[in-house]
Amino acid sequence: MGILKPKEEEAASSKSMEPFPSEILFSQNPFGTQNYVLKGCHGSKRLGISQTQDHIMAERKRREKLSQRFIALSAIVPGLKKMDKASVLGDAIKYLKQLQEKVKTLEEQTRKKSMESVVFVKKSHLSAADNIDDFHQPLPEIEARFCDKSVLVRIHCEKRKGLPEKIMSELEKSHLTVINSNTVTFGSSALDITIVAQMDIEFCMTVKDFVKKLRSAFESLM
Amino acid sequence: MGILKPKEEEAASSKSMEPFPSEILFSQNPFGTQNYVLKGCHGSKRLGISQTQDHIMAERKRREKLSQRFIALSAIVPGLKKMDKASVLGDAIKYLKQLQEKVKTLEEQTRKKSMESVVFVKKSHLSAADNIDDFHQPLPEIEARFCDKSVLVRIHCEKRKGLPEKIMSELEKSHLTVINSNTVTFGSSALDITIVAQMDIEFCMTVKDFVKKLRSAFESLM
DNA sequence: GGTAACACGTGATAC
DNA sequence: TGTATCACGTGTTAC
Repeated sequence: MGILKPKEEEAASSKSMEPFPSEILFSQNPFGTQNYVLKGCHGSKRLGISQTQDHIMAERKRREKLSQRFIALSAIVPGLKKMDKASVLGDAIKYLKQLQEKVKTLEEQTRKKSMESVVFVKKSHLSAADNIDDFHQPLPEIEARFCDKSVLVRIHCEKRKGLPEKIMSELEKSHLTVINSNTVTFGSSALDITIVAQMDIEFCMTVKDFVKKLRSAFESLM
Repeated sequence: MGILKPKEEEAASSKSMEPFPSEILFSQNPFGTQNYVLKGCHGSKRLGISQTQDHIMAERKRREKLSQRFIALSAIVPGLKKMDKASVLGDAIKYLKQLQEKVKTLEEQTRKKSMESVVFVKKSHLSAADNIDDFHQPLPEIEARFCDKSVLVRIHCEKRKGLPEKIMSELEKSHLTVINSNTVTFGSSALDITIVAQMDIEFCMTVKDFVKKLRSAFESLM
């Protein structure tokens, strides 16, 4: 094992009550006493016999507890080569830092991934999705597709005053000329907009940037 | 601090070379000797003075290293209330297990999330996707959402003769009454249709089934 | 043989 | 007051 090495047990029959390695008995035993006297005259306050025993036992218990923790720790730290306490602690520390870093990375990654998913769902509402929760995701959903210089924009969002104008001005800012637009209310508070536009010849942008632009415009409006 | 409590320093001026608490000097010092003799006659092999000093120093170094590790460990384990060694170890163990579990969960989650993303991309045409291949996914895209008895249908498909009639008849078969419909051509061969309809009062179906029905109707047409 | 790690008993200290 | 924790020196074992 290496860590738990309960010494030699001194061939002691009963571990519970024969607490001391033989030499210590001199102190405990009120007969030898030279050693006792020496220490006594040193100025220290000595304890009674039973109290000393209690103290020893308590210390043993404490040590045992610590040893158990060390064993438990070494059990869950993978790749331990050396099993001595210092190495266990050191490797545990390294492993812990490593895990923390990993969690951090994974959480960030997951966060981004779920962001992307939301964007996906926002961008394209999945009617045939198995998950019914998809219907309760935050609006607006903005979707755009390019075909040469034509642009098809679909927006599904909350009904709100001044929104069509905002969208149109945003399209103008993006150098788009509206060919056809259709706005339909759906339910009590939903708005569904379909727009076909033409992109100015000299102007060029990616679909992604365009959607981003529209989205930020929406955010500033909310 | 709690952990690092380098005792009382014994008012020792130079820590480096005055290694022993006073009473130990008896053993080291070859004059008192009763204590010495007692221990000597016990059968132990005694060490030389310098070796004993080395031993003591080595042990000190070891203890110091352990203490440092303990401090380092307690520094990276969050939410430590008690700072004694056993608690530090125990909490570190709990924290470590907790972290391992978290990593496991997160890794699984990340794996699933990326799967979902792929499904999303396959199911729904992503206009703003970075991947240009998304534009070549099989049409049609059919999307529907319900709000009480209202239905919003969006279809993006290939331009094809007799398609609007087919859709309308399909809606009728699904007991839907068209309130508003907007059909727009996009590019040279794409068709974008937006329909708002009302579901007959006595009739009820899920969005999923509805989309399935529409989709199968499209397939029979192709 | 020397380096290193360990458990032990012990006095001191903090609450 | 007791209870608990600590650092220390020490003997012992393993490589």
